[in-house]
Amino acid sequence: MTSETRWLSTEESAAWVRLVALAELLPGALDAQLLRDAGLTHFEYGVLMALGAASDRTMRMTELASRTNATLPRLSHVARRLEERGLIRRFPCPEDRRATNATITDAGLQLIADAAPGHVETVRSNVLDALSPEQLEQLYAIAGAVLARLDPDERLAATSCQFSEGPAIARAG
Amino acid sequence: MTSETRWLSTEESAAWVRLVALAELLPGALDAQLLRDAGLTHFEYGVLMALGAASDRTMRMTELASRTNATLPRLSHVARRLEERGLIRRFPCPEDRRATNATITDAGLQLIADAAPGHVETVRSNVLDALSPEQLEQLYAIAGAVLARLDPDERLAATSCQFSEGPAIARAG
DNA sequence: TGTAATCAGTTGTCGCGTCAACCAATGCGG
DNA sequence: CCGCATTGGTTGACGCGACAACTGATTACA
Repeated sequence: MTSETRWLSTEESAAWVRLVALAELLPGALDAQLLRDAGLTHFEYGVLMALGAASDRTMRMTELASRTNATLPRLSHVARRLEERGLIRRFPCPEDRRATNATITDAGLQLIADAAPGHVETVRSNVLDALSPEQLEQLYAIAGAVLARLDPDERLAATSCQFSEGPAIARAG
Repeated sequence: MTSETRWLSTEESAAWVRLVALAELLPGALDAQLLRDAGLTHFEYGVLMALGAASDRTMRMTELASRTNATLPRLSHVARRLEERGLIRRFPCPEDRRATNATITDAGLQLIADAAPGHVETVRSNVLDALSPEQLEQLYAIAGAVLARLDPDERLAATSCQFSEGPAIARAG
């Protein structure tokens, strides 16, 4: 029954502590920069980016929630705020009248186009610039391995396009 | 002025997306298990562990906040709740009457002693077991490099002892 | 010694995310 | 075609963390 807990070795503990610290500090750092420079949460930014990358700038709420790794209530609240700010619009889906479609507005596109450079710079200066090319590859593998445990359904594996290499989003204007 | 943003390469973007996903999912997974099995947040667990590892089971609030990487207001709120639950006690520090000392109670010790095995198991099954020894070492280096950027003051570098290899906490009873 | 600046900690307010409850539409078995 | 489960989404209440304002003690400095 009580299968003698295997406590962490010194190496395991050291790596774990650092990972936890990283996981705790990173979101705050991302939010801080985006809030300061664009008035957006990192999550809101991700939502807008996902919509901006969608084929017709439109996505169903459920799909969007899945892509951004959010619960539906959370997305619903965020969507309401974004809509109030004129960054997205919501309207009932014609095909399935239960569903709601969300579309990013021109103002929304403009906002993320303006915000993207600063955000990328933050990502570089806080994370990527600290890593060698080998480490980048290792990070990819390690995070992948952990995510396979943490998120077996790979809901967010779909979360590509986050803000890839180019301004995939048309430079509004 | 507008120094042409260097967008992320495909490799960079892929690694980054995974890291962000990891940072977003990990805290929730830790909280979920601990809340379910011990009624504790991962942060509360960390606070209790830090106190349990302190020389006389006692620590000043500021020191504790630093060790757990929390703001003082946050710790104050959490300490109030923990005290209400009888897991810690607070009393003014004799030497510096501005300061407050927090001590973990026997009930608190008992709780983390009971909770630790399940938590370690979660850490193993969700993270450590997914990694090879080489990857563990790589993770240590990578997280260290990023933390140096993210947390230059290394406030949480002190956060050792998180729940290292043994029941450093005396098996209450 | 007296006054200003700083430190340690608490408290209140606000915003966000979770959870549970709810409504509406769809699909499915009879 | 009718009931019933399921899906899609919204809403409201609650809890936690951030921030700002505040109290009280200590130090610095004149």
